[in-house]
Amino acid sequence: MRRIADRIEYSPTAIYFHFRDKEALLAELCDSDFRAFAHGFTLIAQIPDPVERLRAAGRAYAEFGLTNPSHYRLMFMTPKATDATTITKGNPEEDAYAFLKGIVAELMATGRFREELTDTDLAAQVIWSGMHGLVSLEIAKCKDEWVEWRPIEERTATMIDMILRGLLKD
Amino acid sequence: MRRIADRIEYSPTAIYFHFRDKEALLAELCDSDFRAFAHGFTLIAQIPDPVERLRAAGRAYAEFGLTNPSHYRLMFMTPKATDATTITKGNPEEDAYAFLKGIVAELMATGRFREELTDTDLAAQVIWSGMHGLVSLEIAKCKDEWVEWRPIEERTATMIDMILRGLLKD
DNA sequence: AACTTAACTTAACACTGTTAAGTAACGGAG
DNA sequence: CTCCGTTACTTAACAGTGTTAAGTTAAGTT
Repeated sequence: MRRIADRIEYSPTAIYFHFRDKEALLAELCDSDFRAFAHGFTLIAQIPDPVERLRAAGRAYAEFGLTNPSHYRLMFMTPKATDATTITKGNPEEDAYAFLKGIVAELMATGRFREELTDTDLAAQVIWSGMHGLVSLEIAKCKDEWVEWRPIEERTATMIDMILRGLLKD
Repeated sequence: MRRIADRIEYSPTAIYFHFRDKEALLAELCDSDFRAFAHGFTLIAQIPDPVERLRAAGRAYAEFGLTNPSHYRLMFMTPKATDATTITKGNPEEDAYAFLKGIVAELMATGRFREELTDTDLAAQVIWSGMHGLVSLEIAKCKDEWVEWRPIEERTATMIDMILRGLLKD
């Protein structure tokens, strides 16, 4: 907070006139990050084939997280209240989860998913988890020499392939 | 540190006689957690079928993370130096990653993986990422009402199925 | 008996987020 | 034109971090 105050050339206390506390400030930051993030999917939304759209979304997700690690951390790697958000839930242009769910629903409606998979939320959550694991592990443990990490691009490609082959019909 | 000092009934400074700083203390905690975690796989190691062994390992991984969220956080969700570890790298009884890699290698040797997958590290890392995504998202965002979360058991089962169908031959 | 080392303690420092109290500037209402 | 309340701040301080400098006490060792 003090460093923010320095940067904006106000006293630390001035911030508390605009935000209840640090968490509220971060939550609003998260909010705008999330909106910008979802907005980045508009181009991808125009890809006609839903499978290719899912592939592109996965790549975009990974790229966002890896180029904005501290934003990603704030958004997905720390518990933070999202109840005060201004994002209209369910709108794919603002809500990235809704965007993913939309693709999943389209794939499910056209019978591309395996028979046993009928729950769009469940499928979307597992897909998200896969991509999130990739990104968050890279952010938290890329410096760790314990594991001989393969290039993140290679891991991303393998993850996306695994997700598609694992969930869709052959 | 002060709270630890209270609990052990010493002054906060006393801790600094035994650990360089807070990070070093946490790192040692991580170390013993990691060893205990890997040790828990010994029972699973006796499952003869490598596919069933991988399934069981995945379930055990998720269970560990979900029953010890703060340990899991410390171990896998925050960057922390592991160079001062006392775990012998590569020993499956101490090193959980080596255990996973062992299963992958066995599956690969018996030609169970898809043709294009020949890198044990790459495969192990993607499998780990999938399970880690599941656990870490649950830990960080389970309270988040934005998403209508499906039960974690259901997500775990679907993730493990996805991993196996996504990486192995039919 | 003197010296060294290990295992502490107290007191303080620098750094967090946060708040209580005070102060200018502005914009109507009487 | 003055009074008054709101808005947007400031300074000073508080309580909480991790951490360290300096001093103390007990146990060996020579």
